[in-house]
Formats: sequence, C-alpha cells, structure tokens
Amino acid sequence: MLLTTRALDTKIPAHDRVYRRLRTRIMHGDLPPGQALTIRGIGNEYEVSMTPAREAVRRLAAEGALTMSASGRISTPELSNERIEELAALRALIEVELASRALPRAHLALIERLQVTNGAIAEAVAHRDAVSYIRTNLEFHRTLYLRAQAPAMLAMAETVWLQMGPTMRALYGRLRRTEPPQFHRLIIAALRAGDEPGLRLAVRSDVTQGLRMLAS
Amino acid sequence: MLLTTRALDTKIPAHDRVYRRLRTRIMHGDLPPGQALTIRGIGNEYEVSMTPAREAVRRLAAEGALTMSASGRISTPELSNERIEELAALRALIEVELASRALPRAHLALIERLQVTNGAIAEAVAHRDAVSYIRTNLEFHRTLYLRAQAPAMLAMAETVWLQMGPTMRALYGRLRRTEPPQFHRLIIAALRAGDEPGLRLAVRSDVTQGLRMLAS
DNA sequence: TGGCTGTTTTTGTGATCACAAGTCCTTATG
DNA sequence: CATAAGGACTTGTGATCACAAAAACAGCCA
Repeated sequence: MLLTTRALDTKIPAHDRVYRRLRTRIMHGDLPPGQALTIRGIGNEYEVSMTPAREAVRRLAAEGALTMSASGRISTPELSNERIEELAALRALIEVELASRALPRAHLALIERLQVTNGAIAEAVAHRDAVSYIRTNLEFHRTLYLRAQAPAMLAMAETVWLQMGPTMRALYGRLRRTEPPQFHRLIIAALRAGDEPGLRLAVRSDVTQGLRMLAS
Repeated sequence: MLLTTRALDTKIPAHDRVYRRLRTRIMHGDLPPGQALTIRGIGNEYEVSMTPAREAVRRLAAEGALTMSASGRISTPELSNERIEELAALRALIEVELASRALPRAHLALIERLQVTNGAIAEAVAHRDAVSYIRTNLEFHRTLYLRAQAPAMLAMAETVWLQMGPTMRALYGRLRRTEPPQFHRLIIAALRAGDEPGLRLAVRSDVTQGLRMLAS
C-alpha cells in the first residue's frame, strides 16, 4: 500500500496547520508590530483557500495575537505603554504562581535542562538573534511551568506571550547587550535550594525586567 | 427616507452578532456543561449560514468557552475538579489585582452602584434563579474592575468567567441557600474604608468561596 | 434477547463565488 | 504644486456546494 509523506497520517485540518504556524511566528517575534496581513495572502502562502485562512486569523484575533480594525483589516498589534505594563503585570502574577507550583516537582533533571536552555539563550544573545532569543527564552519558562501541572494557567501565560510577541521583537531589537539574563541564574539557584520566596522574586524580576527598556 | 429597525445602522457583522449572543448565554450559565452544539443548528437558530456560525464557534473555542473533540464535535466544556481549582486560582490572582487597582479610583457613586447591584443579587437568590444570579454577580465584579482601567486584565478575567459559565450553573443549581454572598459586603466595606489588604482578602474569599461546593 | 454489521443520516471541512465597502492611485483643477 | 474627485483594485463577509468521516439507526444472526 502506498503511503503519503507520513506514515500514520495524523490528518491535521488545514485551518489548524495555518493557525499553528502563524502563531509560532507571531509568538517568536517573527513579525514586527503593526504588520498588515490579508486572508488571501495567508491562504496563498500556506496553499489553502480563504476559508481555513480566515478561521486561523479569527482564532488568533480571539487570543489577542492579531488585531482587526473596524473595517476588518488584519494586523499584528501595536501595544501602548499602558498595555505593555498590564501584560507584564499579568505575566508576573501568573508565572510566579506557575513557578511556585512547579517548585515541589522540580527535580534535578529539570534543573539541568533549564541550564542547557540557558546556554542556548546566551548563544542567541551573542549572535544578536532576536527571534532565537525570544524562542529559547520562552522555552526556558515553559519547561519550568510544565512541571506545575496547570494547563489552564500555562495557556493563559502563553496567550500573554503571544500578545507581546511582535512588541518583544521590537524591544529586544533595539537592545544592544551581550550578557544573558541574569535572573535566570537566580531562578535556577532558588530551584536548587527549594527557596520559594526567592523563586517568586526571581521570576517576578525576570518577567518585569523588560519594562525598563520602555524608558528609552 | 425609510430606515431599518435601527436608525444609524451600526452594521454589525453576522458572525459578531452570533458570537456575542452565544457568549452571553454561555457566560451566564444558560447552557449546561457538556451541551452538544452544531454549526448548522447555530446558523439555523440565528438565521445565518454556516460560515458566520463557524467563525463564532471557532472564536468561542479559542477562548475556552466551547470545546471541540478530535473529530470536531462542539460542546460546552465539562470541567474536571482540577481545572476548576486552576480557574478559581486564576480568578483570585487577576481579580485581586484588578480590585487593588480600582481602589484608588473608587468614589462614592461607584460604591452605591455596587450596593444596588448587590440588592439585585439578593433578589436573584431569593427567586432561585441561577442565570440571574450569575449575571448580576458578574455585573458586580465587572462594575468594580472597570475602574481599574486595565482592559487586558479585565479581558483575561472575563475569559475565565466564560470558561466557568456552564459549570457555575451546575454548581449554583445544586446549591440551596437563601442568603446573598456575604463577602460582597466585606468588599464594599473595604472600599469605603480604603482598606487595601482587607479588599484583597475579601475579593479572594469571594472568588474562591464557590470551591467548597465541590465537596458535595 | 443481545451484539454485530450494514446502511443512512448527520456533521465538520474546504473551495468557490458574488457582493459591498474600503483603500489606493491616477488625474484634473484650482 | 497642492488638493480633491474619480475610478480601479483590494479585501473582508456571507452563502452555497461537494466531500469525507463520524455517529446514529436498522436489521440480521447467534
């Protein structure tokens, strides 16, 4: 029997494929803030018709990853400073809780994985690669939070990341530094020591740290 | 010139109308958990074709108001106890912050509006009307949180409410009490006194109070 | 009577088309 | 040269249809 490109074809719907790929690009900062998109353009890029492209856009708009003007035009969000502050506060609230819940379950293998990821972050910083930086940084946080066994909270945190994606790219793009995030080391140290107050402070500091770049 | 039913027709798209009406019904507990829905059925009910009905469903599914099975079947969510605990914790985190931010802006007119709303809640409780209870209760919280001037946080809180809508109905349906929520009086008292720690505690207590019904 | 198999119906998915509103560019006019 | 008006093009919206897969149902056999 002849099989298609993949054995055991999982048969993912087209709208889901388009959604996932677009979502990844937005979350990682592959698109700048205010970038205009069209349904026909998306459909053309992913070789699907307007229908699944429209559903992917609608889904992303519902999550705040895309904004729609009154006339229905689609673009990545341009966040005001007030909204960035709000989203950072949400990150602090949710991610501190996630880290706290992950702490009792964080064994040595997890901490070592975090250190490896932290090395990848340092490499992205050294190469001035904004997209790689954002991707590995989110991977660091997600690796930790997955241990919290709290899928609804993690989904909320990822929604916030998604909304900040294009803006993060713009912020880190104007940042010119060579050292990796120092608070990640504090997070790892607190995990090793089982120090919950220290962990909460370290996560909060790491999450709200990017806010200082707004003063530039 | 002849006008339609509304002067200055705002021209709301069909998918948006369907979305809003469905969303309100779900958030207020008009649908029980696990209720099956079909795209054609929704389109028929609101007199639109499959296309806008599908977009409304997709949007609600993205917000967690509806769940889709692997084969694409649509239903209201049936939450596990673990997920209810998570959502309640999210409510506590976000709404305590919203209340805290609203406190400095809460003047007397707002507090009086909250008391009027609280009276409506008592009436709904007296009539054993679960939907009215949920609606007025959310109105109480939203009235307060609107003063926080934090639209992103409020949207997050409403998303959590939306996910809990059908389950709230089931929980309050099995509840047989006659007194209105006592913590609302504490919230109002803390607002009057400008007592921020007291407000945070009162909101947290009110939000997590419903969890005790899970033991039944 | 109970379980299984075949068919029929229901249901979500994706493509295509018509349409209206918005946007952009050209052009004429002051 | 600047500006406004006109048309051409782009773009989102909604309806309809074909199709495949899943669910529901009926009938058959042990």
